[in-house]
Amino acid sequence: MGISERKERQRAELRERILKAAREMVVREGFGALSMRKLAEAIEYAPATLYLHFENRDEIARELSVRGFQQLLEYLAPAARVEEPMERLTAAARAYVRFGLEQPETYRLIFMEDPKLTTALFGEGKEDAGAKAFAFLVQPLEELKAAGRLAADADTRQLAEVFWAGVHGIVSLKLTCPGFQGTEADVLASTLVTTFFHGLPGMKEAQRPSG
Amino acid sequence: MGISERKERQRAELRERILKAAREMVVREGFGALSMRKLAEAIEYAPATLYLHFENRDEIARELSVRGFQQLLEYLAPAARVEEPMERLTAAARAYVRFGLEQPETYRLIFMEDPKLTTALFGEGKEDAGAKAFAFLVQPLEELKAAGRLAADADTRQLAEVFWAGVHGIVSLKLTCPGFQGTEADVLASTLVTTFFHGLPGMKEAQRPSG
DNA sequence: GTGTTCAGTGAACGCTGTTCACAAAGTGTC
DNA sequence: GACACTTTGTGAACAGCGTTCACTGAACAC
Repeated sequence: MGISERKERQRAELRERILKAAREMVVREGFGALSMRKLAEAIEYAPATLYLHFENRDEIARELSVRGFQQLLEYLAPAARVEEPMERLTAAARAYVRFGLEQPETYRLIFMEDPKLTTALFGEGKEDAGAKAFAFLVQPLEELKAAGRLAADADTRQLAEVFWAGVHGIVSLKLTCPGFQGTEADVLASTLVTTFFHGLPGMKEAQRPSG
Repeated sequence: MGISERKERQRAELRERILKAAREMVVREGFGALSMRKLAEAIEYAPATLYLHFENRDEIARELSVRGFQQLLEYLAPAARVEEPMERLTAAARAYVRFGLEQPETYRLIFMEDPKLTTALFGEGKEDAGAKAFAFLVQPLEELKAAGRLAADADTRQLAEVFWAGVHGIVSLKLTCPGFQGTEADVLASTLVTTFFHGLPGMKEAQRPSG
């Protein structure tokens, strides 16, 4: 039965063509500029045909978002090979920021558009890509703890959340108010890493909270 | 000439009615749900009338954004009265996060929607409200530096940017993927403040970078 | 009373996402 | 080869959107 397989293949090919065209539109002009009609025109089909392959515009967005997240993981992958935990965390932060700046519209789509898109990536994804990315942050902290370089009662997950908020903040501020932040993003990332590890420069140990 | 004054007043009143209705719609259903036609219906005028008072939808958004930012400044105001710089920074962070969570759609509009909106608030505003808010972060750091509690060569502006990125990251992640971050926002804010000041708990001074 | 100004409007233009009855082509069965 | 069925694709339509524009009607100045 090669026929049904061929049909399946053709179907998948068209689906890919749609997604490719959609991605190009999003990357070039942003998610807001992604219109079903323009998308249909780009692949030379009638608008209604799109609905044979996707439930609606949201499903296309979701798929683009999932793939964008995979791309983020690819950016992060080299950092995983860094041995020293603090350096690894630093490398991950740099990679994350680089992804955000090099793929701004993709980043917007994933992390700044619709909560439904972002939530879909965490907790319920088939392989839970979100958790996988989050582990990039938690694990180095766990290793630091195991090595006695981080307080034994430190909440690594919570610290990772704060760290993530930091890099996400850097990227999203750069994307949303590009003019304001005078400092370049990678410099900000470096400063974030340094303060996250060591606090403010020149801050005396005696100033630490008593508790 | 009371006539033209009355006309002027009526004009201003209608403008306010429009903005009030617009704000309600945004607060209730988000900026995306703000439609000129529904807005016109809400104030019981024809859609075209809106264009006698605003150039277009964007101008309404800009005005709402400016007012939302004023509201943020009001949230921050009490923190300004805290004397101790570190405590003041902490209070500012808490107030900022509280604003973001209590006025999520307003926060989205100001900081996560259109770059044009956000940029308009910084650098060119008549009173540069953006710079005013940013001073909330820079000044405490300057005071710390003056008191010798922060390295003399520390770039306070850059540190403030990183700090801001941190709180913005906490808020915007909470708004965009509410389910994921397990930790409550105010706890994250506390942790952010602590690490920003003192680094990771249990991190030995000897681990500081050599440079 | 006359001329002018101006807030307000209905209708239209060109978009948008989405649906649905319908056509056409390909496939399986007799 | 003829028929039925499934899949693929479509044109037209619906309801909504932001925005524009010729036009009305009332209030004003003289």
